[in-house]
Amino acid sequence: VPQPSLKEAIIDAGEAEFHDRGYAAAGIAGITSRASAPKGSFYNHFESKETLALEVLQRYADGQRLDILIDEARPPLDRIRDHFDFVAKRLSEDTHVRGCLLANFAAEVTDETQTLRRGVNEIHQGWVRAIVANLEAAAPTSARTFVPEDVAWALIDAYQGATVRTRASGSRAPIENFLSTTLPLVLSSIEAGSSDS
Amino acid sequence: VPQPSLKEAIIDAGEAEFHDRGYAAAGIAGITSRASAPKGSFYNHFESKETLALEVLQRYADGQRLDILIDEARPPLDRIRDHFDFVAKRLSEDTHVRGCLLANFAAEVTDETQTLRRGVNEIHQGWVRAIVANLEAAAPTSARTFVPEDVAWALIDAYQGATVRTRASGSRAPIENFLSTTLPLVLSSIEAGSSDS
Amino acid sequence: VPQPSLKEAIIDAGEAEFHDRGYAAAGIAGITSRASAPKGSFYNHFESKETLALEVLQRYADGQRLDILIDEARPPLDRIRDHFDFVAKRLSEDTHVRGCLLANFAAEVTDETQTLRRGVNEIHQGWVRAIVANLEAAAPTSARTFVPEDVAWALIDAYQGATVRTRASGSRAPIENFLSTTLPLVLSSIEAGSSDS
Amino acid sequence: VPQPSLKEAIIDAGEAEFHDRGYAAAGIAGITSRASAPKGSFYNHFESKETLALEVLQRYADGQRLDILIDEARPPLDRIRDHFDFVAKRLSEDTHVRGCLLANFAAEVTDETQTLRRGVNEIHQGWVRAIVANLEAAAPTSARTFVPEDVAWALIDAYQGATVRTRASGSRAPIENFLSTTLPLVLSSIEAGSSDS
DNA sequence: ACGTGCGGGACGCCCCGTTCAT
DNA sequence: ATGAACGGGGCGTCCCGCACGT
Repeated sequence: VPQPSLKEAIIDAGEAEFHDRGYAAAGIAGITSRASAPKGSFYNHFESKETLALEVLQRYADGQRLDILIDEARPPLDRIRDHFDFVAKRLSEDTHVRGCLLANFAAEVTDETQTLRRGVNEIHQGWVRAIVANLEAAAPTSARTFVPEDVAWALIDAYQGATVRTRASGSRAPIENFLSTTLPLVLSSIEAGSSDS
Repeated sequence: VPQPSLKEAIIDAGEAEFHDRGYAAAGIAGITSRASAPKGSFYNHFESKETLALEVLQRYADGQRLDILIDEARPPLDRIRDHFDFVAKRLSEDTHVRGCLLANFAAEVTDETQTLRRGVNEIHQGWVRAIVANLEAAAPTSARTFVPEDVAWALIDAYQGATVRTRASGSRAPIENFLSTTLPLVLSSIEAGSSDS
Repeated sequence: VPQPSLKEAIIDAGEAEFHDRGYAAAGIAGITSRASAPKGSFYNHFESKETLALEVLQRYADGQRLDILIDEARPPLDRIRDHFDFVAKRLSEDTHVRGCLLANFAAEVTDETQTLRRGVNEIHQGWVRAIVANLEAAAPTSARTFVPEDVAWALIDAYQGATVRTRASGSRAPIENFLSTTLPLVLSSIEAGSSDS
Repeated sequence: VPQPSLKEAIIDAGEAEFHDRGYAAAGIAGITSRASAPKGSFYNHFESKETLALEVLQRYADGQRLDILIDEARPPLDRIRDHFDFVAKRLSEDTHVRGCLLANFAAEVTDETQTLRRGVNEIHQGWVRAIVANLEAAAPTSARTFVPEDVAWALIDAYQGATVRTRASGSRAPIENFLSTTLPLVLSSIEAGSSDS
């Protein structure tokens, strides 16, 4: 058989369907059918639709190259730039015309699916913490006028808005606006502050 | 009965349910029940769930005080600041714990509901155009290094990311990060460029 | 106003919708809309969908020229021939591509709509009685081997089968098969029997 | 439970409900309830109400003993007589007080349900072709004045009219009128023509 | 008396996420 | 591992009644 396991195929299909239709609109039947798996097989591998979404989300986050953010060989702010370069490149592939899966989930998922909600939050937190670490490293000695966590969130906010706009089909490639407009502005202000010492 | 008409009550309930649960997860039954209306009455007033969503969205956009953006009594960039002050204040009310309805829809709605998709896009476009007008007015004579539409989108992107994060329950009030971090940075860079003449 | 009354317009629309879609599949909304009448006006003129159907059916039957069957100026069997010639011509008009409304109702309507059921039966009975009278007149003195009512039913059966097949889109114009095959056979056998005296 | 499978039970119930109420008036809920099946199980076995109707119709046609029409041990016209004897006997059972299911569908179904419409047409065509073959065999050498296909349609028309009348509750058992009046007349005229050689 | 819009609830077909028997 | 049982719910539409307006 070409597929080593149905589980992997279902996760692939789940990511695709969640991305294409959103969490609520995607259905177990559509996912298993896209995975060429029998519908009944779903619950051999996942407790529920929610747990599938969590696995999909985790794997998606694992592909975001958070490792770039802890690559000690480069200056802290460059790590941030390189990281967002990577995720922007990923988003501009034609397999990702629906924006960032994580941003879409953050906007759609509610407390009615508590476990999933918590999963989304945790992944967000992991991301912001990695960025915060670099921001703190970028201005270690100076009297800083910025709060690293605030800036980290500001970056992620701008990035998420851009990817939300990708799904909303704004007039220009939105992720490029983020890369050419918001990201440089924010980071250059950090550099300015950091050299104020 | 205190309600002047069931239609208004259904729109109110629709906004609430869409906000609370998202577009796909909200149901006609829940909406009409929240409006104390019989389910069958829904289609006396709306052709479909999609058209209700469009009316809800339009009314929501009408409440965003776009008029502030064209108030000639104030300097252009101040109009932008005041406008976002207003929408941020609105978001921080406890009736809006779910983030910005427009941002949520932009992230959730797909092309499977074409009419709704187009409606979301149009409202986005109207918003960006209003901001663009002010950005152009802010730097009329100088050699500008910024593209007004890009900057407008950058602001909306950052705002949307912040409101998406509102639904995602980040640790701090996210809209305040936007107001205190991203918005001043972007606008002050415009001011700096504008005085370069 | 161009319409003398909405009632007449609704009956017209009802006949068209019942013919196009069948009794159960046709809806009040579709009928009133086709009549350019507001939905609420329906019940000013008709007690129910069933009573509309009865009025439609009655008017349809009134257009079948039963008077030909009692035209004393012609021989009895000629009356039958002429009558069926007329209804066949009516059916072959392009406004009647759906077969005979009466035959369609006879096949679709059940006892769940008792009043309508009875109306269909009565119209059928009126028709067969008119034909029976002519068959009895065609062989008044001879020892008849045929039961006039049976033969009348046989004619109507064949005619109905033909019109049912019209809706079923048989390969050839079915009503012509009836006129050229079944009708002559049955009538000529009556004539033969009648001359046995 | 005595039922070997719910699918078979649903087909049985579907035939009964379609027969009792007609295609449009019969509902999925009524069918599954009659089959003692949960409503949601329906779509495990059938894509839609239309496809159930097609299966029901096919099974109904398979029970019409078309094999009698190709039984080479008997003279061609006798095959026709025997075949109609069989279907008439079937119709006179008290489980078939609603007339012939195929005839009812032929009258009720419209192009709005295209697939079903086509299925009805195909079954009709199969039937008429089987009869045509016998009519052609009945007069192999003589100069025929009849078109076999026309006569086949005339027979089926008359039969359908009779069964339509069964649902319409005519005064006498209508199928017997067909057997004692139309069928002998038509066939004997064939026999007469065949001996004209 | 008729036009008119909406209240009203039941029901249409279809599909959901999940569990169970084989 | 699979196909089917299972019940609840999705959106849309049904036929009908009512209250108000003319």
